[in-house]
Amino acid sequence: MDFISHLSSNNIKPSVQRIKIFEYLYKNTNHPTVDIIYKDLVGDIPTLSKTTVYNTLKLFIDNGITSTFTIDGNEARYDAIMEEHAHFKCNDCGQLYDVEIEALKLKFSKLNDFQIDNTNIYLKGICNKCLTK
Amino acid sequence: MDFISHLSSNNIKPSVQRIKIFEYLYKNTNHPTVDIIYKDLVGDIPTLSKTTVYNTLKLFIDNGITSTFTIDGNEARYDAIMEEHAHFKCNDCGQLYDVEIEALKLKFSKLNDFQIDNTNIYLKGICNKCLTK
DNA sequence: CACTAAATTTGTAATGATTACAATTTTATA
DNA sequence: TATAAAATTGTAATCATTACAAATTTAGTG
Repeated sequence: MDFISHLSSNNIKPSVQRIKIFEYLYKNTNHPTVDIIYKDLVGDIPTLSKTTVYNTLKLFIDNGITSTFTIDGNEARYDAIMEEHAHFKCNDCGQLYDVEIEALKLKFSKLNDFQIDNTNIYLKGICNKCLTK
Repeated sequence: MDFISHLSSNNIKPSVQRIKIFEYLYKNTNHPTVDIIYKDLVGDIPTLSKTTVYNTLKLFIDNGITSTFTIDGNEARYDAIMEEHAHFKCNDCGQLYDVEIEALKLKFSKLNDFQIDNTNIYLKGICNKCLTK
């Protein structure tokens, strides 16, 4: 994955901050929060500001290379994997898992004449690790 | 629907505030926020405090007679309809719609050994009213 | 290479939802 | 009625996010 040309081809001028933040998000698929991203990158980019992380993520979202979601009303989480997938949160250990959706074409009644642009699914329960411990 | 006995049978002592708040939530299926609930009820209960609305909704959730969800990281929304359903938000007019899930048993890969307690689905797009105007 | 304008980054202050907490009021019980 | 427990309330604190203006960097031009 060439991050610079990925940004460029999505109309984002590749500054150091933008490259590092996108690279971080792409490699850390555990859906980090702004705070986690900031704390992990400020060692690399000592002048980094949290506002820049916010601005940059908003730019990524507006240009379609990042998505964001919220679980249980907590801080926003970010995701550079744009393929449709669901999220599972373990109520015991708190871990987030990515989940492929098999029944990709869900059917919703009364929505025949609605235009669905975005499907967002998250599940909660107990993960296999916590079940067997 | 007898709200008092519904509360009682779910181990919630039916105070005036609790009855009114639950009744409001049950009758207003548009998933109001704390602020909306508070502003609509403070005329009825002049001493009502917003903290009480928060406390009461938390109590309802802990006792399983209300659910809460968040869309786009905004304020929490509340729902007294506990049957499983999805939510649709129109990106144009902002209206929230309840949606029945036809394919109720979704299949998720890699989750055979996970225990799913809760399924949360919301869709975004354009509603039929906005499409035809 | 300097100069200027535009874009980007940054820090601080403001906002807004939610929670903590202690005081007050109400309810239940003896 | 007196007392304890529960519920409600108001205020202050917290925390994520946004607004905004200053500072820095980048790009383009002579």
